[in-house]
Amino acid sequence: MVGFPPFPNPPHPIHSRRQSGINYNNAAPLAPEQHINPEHAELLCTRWLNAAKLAELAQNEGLVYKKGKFSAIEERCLHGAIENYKNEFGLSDQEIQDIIFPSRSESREKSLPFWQKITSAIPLRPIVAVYHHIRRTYHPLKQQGKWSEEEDTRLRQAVTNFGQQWEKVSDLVGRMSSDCRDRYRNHIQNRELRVAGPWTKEEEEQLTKIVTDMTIKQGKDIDNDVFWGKVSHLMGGRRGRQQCRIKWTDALSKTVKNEGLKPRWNQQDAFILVHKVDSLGVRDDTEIDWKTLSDPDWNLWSAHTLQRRWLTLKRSIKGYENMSHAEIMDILRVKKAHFPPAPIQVAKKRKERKVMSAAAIPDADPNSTDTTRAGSENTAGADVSRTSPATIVASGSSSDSE
DNA sequence: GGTGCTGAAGATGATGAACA
DNA sequence: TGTTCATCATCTTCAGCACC
Repeated sequence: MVGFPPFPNPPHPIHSRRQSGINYNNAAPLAPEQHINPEHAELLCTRWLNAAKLAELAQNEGLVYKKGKFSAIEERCLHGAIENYKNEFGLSDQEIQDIIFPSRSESREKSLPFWQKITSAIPLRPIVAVYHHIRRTYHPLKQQGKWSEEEDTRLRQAVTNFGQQWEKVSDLVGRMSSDCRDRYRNHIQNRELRVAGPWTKEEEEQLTKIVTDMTIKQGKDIDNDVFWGKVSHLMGGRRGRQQCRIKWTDALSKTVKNEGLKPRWNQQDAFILVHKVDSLGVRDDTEIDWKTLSDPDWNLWSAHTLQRRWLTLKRSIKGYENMSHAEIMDILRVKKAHFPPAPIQVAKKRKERKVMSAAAIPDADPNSTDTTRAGSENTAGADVSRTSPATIVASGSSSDSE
């Protein structure tokens, strides 16, 4: 018998993965509790709508629904809804497990009220998204960490026996079918061709050529129209799709778009990031859609980079693990109250300080005078969200020439 | 509804640059 | 010169979607 696994701890913000996003039909993102149309909410939690139908309803009837990563708050709501359902109908963990994973002979009709009930706990999510999310979250074989050599061997054997019937492979390996598939595709298949380690100049040039050929030269979007499986294939299978994607989005893309220059993250970027996050007014950083923070005028930082930077900023706060987003924001707001000097200026100041200390003049506050002035001169601190980062950086850097 | 494919995000270790 | 921080690379996990 498969025991009903305890609900995993609500994902801590730093463990959250995909970004959340709300389809507001191009309207500005608002807090999820706003704009809930009762008819739409009913529709989302009762009708099994596919992607095309959802898009059509969004287009024609203004249906608002949420996509992307489930936030920590949504996870808690779902968990609470399942607990309530269990208590309301006096069900055991095993009975809930049977509803979520019915045997093939069981009627699916029986479980429909369950899915409708728990989906109604988070009104902007379509029932099908909740269904897939819960089945992943509550899967008895979920999350077993690193793959051992023995598991890889079993996986190879299972694929030899069953091909790409991942459910059968899953039974043999003892991992979720999707995990088996990903592991096989990303690490087992073509392993002999795969190259690891730093990219050579030639590889970088080849990747750049492939991506630009696939997008710009065909009038497509360089950020959204790349098929990484195909790119990996065109690289001769030497680099996997993920290797290619990360290399491109986090490194080459910036350099290519920036005319060969490679921007470096600095304190001004940190300042902008904190104030941009602050301006979103989210309850939890798992609700942030990092793509909306990415800005072509702001050194071309990718959404992925910004998210990692945010994590680094958070980790710089002692005890951040036990703090709410609002508490973290309060601390960062104070830490980043002033617009910092441009990096070149820091270097210049340091040089000056050495000269000054030689002359026995007390050290200056790194945030004093020109820094404070920079902060008050521009409106960055007041409303970064509406101020182009380029404008902010430009105004901060302008004092360099003074 | 179940299954598989694809794109994407999060965690983490290795390495090197910047800094005190 | 030791420490800290940034960047790169890899591995694992997640969600949307199409097809059945």
